Amino acid sequence: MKEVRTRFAPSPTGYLHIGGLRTALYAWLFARRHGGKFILRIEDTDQKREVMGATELIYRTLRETGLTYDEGPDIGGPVGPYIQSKRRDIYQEYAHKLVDLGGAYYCFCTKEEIDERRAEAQTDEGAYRYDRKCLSMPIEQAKKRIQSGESYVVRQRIPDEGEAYFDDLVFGRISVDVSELEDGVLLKSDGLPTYNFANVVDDSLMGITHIIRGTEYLSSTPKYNLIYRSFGFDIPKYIHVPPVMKDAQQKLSKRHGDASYEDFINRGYLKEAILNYIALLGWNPRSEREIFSLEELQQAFDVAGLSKSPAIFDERKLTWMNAEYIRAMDEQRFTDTAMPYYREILDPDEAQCRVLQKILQPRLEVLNDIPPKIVFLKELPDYQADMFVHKRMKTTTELSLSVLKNAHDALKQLAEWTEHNIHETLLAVVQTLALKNGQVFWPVRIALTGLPVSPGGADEAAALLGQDESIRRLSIGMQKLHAVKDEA
RNA sequence: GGCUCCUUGGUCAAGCGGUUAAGACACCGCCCUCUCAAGGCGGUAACAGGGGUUCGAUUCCCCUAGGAGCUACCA
Repeated sequence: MKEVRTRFAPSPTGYLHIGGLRTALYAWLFARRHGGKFILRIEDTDQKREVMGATELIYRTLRETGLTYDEGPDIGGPVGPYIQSKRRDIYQEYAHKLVDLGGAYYCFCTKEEIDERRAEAQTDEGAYRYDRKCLSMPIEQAKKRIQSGESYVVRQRIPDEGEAYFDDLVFGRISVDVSELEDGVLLKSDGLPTYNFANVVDDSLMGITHIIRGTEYLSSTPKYNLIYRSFGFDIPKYIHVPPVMKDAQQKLSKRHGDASYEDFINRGYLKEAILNYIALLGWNPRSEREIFSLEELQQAFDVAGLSKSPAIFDERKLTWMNAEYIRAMDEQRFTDTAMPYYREILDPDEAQCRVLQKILQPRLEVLNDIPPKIVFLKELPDYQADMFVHKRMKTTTELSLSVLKNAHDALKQLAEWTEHNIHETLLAVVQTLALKNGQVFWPVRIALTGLPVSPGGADEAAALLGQDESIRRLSIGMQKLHAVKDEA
């Protein structure tokens, strides 16, 4: 069997959006799954839409995500160039060849003329098709006009009757009567091909065996197959994948300012989680498993699991999955990953890192949650004394004051400031005052964090703050409680 | 307008003629608990509508509705 070759062929029109990344992922997975090659091709035949730097961003994103390509513009390969604007001569050659083969013809009608005729046609909305005015022109005459330097395009010659069709691995056979098709432009007057032509020539010349792309091409693929036939090219297998939607009506798109891969990274999402999540948007492994590494995805990927209908991107679920990935990290990896975020607030030593890991790992959804969760360590928030009073904890002002005093004194004596020792010390306070755990831990935690909600408990907060700062904060708590008592 | 495609809970999605119609996220409740999480247990919630075919339709066919894509010298 022939080696499988797939490609990802983005236009450099901006950031790589989530839908594009998913298409790339599927094409990559399919190639890897079958021991084949994955090729990157840049489709920049529409210079008007090109965005500076977009190509580099595509290279970088594919590298970063691990979707490595075997051939591409920046690494070369046997069937390059891999940038369409550098393949101009190739398209020219094949366009003329297609004319010779009877699959296309030269056309000298200008855009303006056609717009005029379209307006005059007064047909229903969008019903106008090119009237084939130039189809009847003798080939010698056409060639003469070209030689004289006249501007021209090459149009596809759609057969007069019959069905055009193709077979898709997920949608089955798609066929359309040729009377529905237009003699579309293949080679533009600027000498560059349209997508309609470039994709056929490139995919053939590059030996692409499986074309994996979005469903927006579903209705134009029958006419691409006509071109393949005219050339006598082998027809590739087609795998069209439905779009990733932002809601039921709209696709996820950079144009509408929807989040791109980069945006998610910047917001503290892990690339593994993003890839895992988008893999499952439109594809299912035929099992209940949801967490897959790239390698595992590679093993499991199967066209049979591809869905036909669009999938709405659910950030909640991505977030959940991201949290799963965070929780699954080993301690070292977590600390390494979290360190840049810790540094925004403090410079933790090893012991502090262990406590931070313990309290943060189960509580994070995205990495960006880290700084706001630990700022209280840097500075005690200004809080109100009524936070000490908690009905369910059964704490009162008086009780809290006494707890804080006892905790303060006991902790001040503590020789070795470890979380374990702190915990034991506070339990001893519970014993001494004959209270319930919460009645001691709650006020102490409030005094240490100044927060109604904090990651971890009193002992962890104390361990992180260190002995001096903890003692200081307990004193502040007592002052606040005294102030309230005096008022009363 | 024409053509092509799509349609199971709020979302992802299993199902491929006979099921109490899975599972996950989200949501709600309970447990655990020094707060919040995490974790455990449980719950609410779906076959777009109408015709066929069939002993039997979520599943096959047709129609309608809704949605998407294409209908460019965009990709």
